Amino acid sequence: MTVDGEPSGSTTAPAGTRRSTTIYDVARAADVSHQSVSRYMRGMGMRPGTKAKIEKALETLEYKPNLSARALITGRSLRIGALTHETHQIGPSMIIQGATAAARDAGYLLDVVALDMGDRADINRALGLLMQYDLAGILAFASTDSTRAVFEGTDFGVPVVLAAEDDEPATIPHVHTASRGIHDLVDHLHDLGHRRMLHIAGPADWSAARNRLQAFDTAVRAHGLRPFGVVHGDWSARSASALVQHMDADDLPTAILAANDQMALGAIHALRGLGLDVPRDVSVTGVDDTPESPYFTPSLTTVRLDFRAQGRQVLETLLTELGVTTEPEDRDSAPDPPSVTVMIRESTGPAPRPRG
Amino acid sequence: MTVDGEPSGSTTAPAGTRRSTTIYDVARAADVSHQSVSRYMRGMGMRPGTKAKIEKALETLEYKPNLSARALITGRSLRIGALTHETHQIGPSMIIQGATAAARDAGYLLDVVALDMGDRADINRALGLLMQYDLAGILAFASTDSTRAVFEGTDFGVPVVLAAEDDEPATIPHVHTASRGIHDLVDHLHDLGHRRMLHIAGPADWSAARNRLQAFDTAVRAHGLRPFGVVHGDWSARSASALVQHMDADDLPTAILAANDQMALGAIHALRGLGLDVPRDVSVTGVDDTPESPYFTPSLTTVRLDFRAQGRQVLETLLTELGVTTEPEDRDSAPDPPSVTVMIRESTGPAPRPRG
DNA sequence: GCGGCTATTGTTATCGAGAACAGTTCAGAT
DNA sequence: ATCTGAACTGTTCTCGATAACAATAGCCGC
Repeated sequence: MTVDGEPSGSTTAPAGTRRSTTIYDVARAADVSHQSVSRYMRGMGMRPGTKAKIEKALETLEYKPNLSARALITGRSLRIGALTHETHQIGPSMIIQGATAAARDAGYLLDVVALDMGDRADINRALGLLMQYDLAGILAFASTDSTRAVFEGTDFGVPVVLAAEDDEPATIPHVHTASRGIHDLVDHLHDLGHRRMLHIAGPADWSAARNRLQAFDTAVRAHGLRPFGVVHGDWSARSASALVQHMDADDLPTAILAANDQMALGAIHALRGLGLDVPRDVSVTGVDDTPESPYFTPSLTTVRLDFRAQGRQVLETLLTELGVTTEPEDRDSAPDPPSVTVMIRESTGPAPRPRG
Repeated sequence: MTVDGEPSGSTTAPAGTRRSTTIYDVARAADVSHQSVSRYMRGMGMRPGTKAKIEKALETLEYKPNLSARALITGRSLRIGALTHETHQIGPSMIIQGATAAARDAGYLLDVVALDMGDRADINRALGLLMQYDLAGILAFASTDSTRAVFEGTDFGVPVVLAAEDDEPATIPHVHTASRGIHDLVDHLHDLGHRRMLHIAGPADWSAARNRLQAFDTAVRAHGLRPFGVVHGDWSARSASALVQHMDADDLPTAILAANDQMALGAIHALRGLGLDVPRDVSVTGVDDTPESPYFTPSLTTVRLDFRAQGRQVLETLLTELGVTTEPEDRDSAPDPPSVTVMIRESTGPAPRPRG
């Protein structure tokens, strides 16, 4: 690690001058009023002569606007707060990346604040800090009902976009995507002859978990079947492994659809512990397609979701809310729904012939 | 997803009042000067009578300080910018969590800005945005030499702590930790009879990769051996898998030490593709201990690092740099080095007897 | 009960930008 | 050449906090 101390002043400015150059400095150098400089910065029309003077002065002084001052007077800012959690999961992480990129494109800075969603006090402390700054808006990735309640119960004073999957599947594209993926997986397994399908769902208070469960249920029934069963994990490999370990050995499913790749991994691990082979005895699928999934043993059949596009879309929703027009281009109707691709790998195979 | 529009005013304030309450509002309500309110907020001494008046007024008005205004006049702020990348990796993600918590404890807000380190233009754009805000300091998690150069070459005007592992192992604790872990792994493998050890290193321009490689080399030579070989991956399972696939089948190592768990996973996958069993034919180890590693097939022997503690330490370094005293407590000497634990699982076993 | 101090409190200036309004300039019409 | 109005430019005020300084109030001893 390296620690850089306070850098010395630039070569042009006298050493020790800490405060950066302001529009007044520029105005003096250009021999115009500070207001003209301000107007120039905002791209307002002006006579070529003054424009040239200002530009010349700007070149010398390397002026950087002070956004605190601007925010103070305008009451608006170009910062967007993003509240999220579980950042080491591929989904949240990629969604944030997409949102960050989209924000940058629109000239906004996305502040990511990672919260410990289990700790209500922590959430409130972070929100308290955050709200004191001028934020243009807030993006809350509230995946669970309880955190969602926190956001809905708080008056932030600025537009808030709560990015959680809704239970009503009507609202937004990316709900459909995960659901569509689950449908495709069920179809795939059905084609392979599977009729006894178990779903390892996420925690019941996660809307994403409910949606995936719902999709599973619908898809299975669409084939005239009934779900073999549903159990709830906590998204972790550990939880799924424990659940599978305690299954009734005399009454096993032929296929397990886990709600994410980690739980699929845990399921495979536990099945192996039970002396069962994947996919010969039981097929297993996940959702997310983490970069590691192709290298699992066996490699995992799963659904690839376009998280980045989701993040972008959520951010654009907020921008619309803020009255920022993002798309001067064609895009006449609704944005493309993010893509879903079923990745068929080694963890799924033909259903074993019924015993007996 | 749900979109909340601009919330209506609270019940106490007249609807439509957008601007929040200021110290002037409080001062008027308490019948004191705004300066007294400011003093109260800063915890300065005052007569009990005025103090009581102010507290009473504060209760009614739910005043929140405007930190932009404060930053404008003081030139200081309570924001720390954290520049990072690869946030979906367990390491960076946990380090950020630790830093966030430490910052919160000290009353600071940590703004996490995720950068695409491959895209120089993106970095500069993000830095440009960030620097316009009043930041108390910047934490740059610059893992590669080139990004490090970017940070070192930029005058941020505020203290910057570059948190990258140094090549000189003298500077900082957490360098030692990963290295110590590698040493322990090598010892473990040596005890099992392994003499032909291959290291799958990270990219050569990552200081972390160089350190781990260096540790591997030292540890192997400490046993009077020579490294069987070193190859460089890019931290991904894919890269390690490709490297292992192209090994000379007639001249294989008995153990592979990958510089992280993902690459270990890729190595295992490729070995299996070559018809080799792990750990019977080849032992494999990783570094990081991701939550999934115990559920790999076979479960992975690896090193658990305390990333959270690392993040906390780096942030405290910055706080010290800022002149903030964080530890009123005992802690007389240097902080405890973050812990390292070797997690021995199924992927390592006795070295196979030499063929022939 | 009155100087002399110190501890509190109040008043005005300040940070760096934009808003509001007033004062110029300049082109085209008369 | 003069008027008119739009386009530009400059002055002053404002945002919400702290800094610097001035003005009190209370406390002490004589």
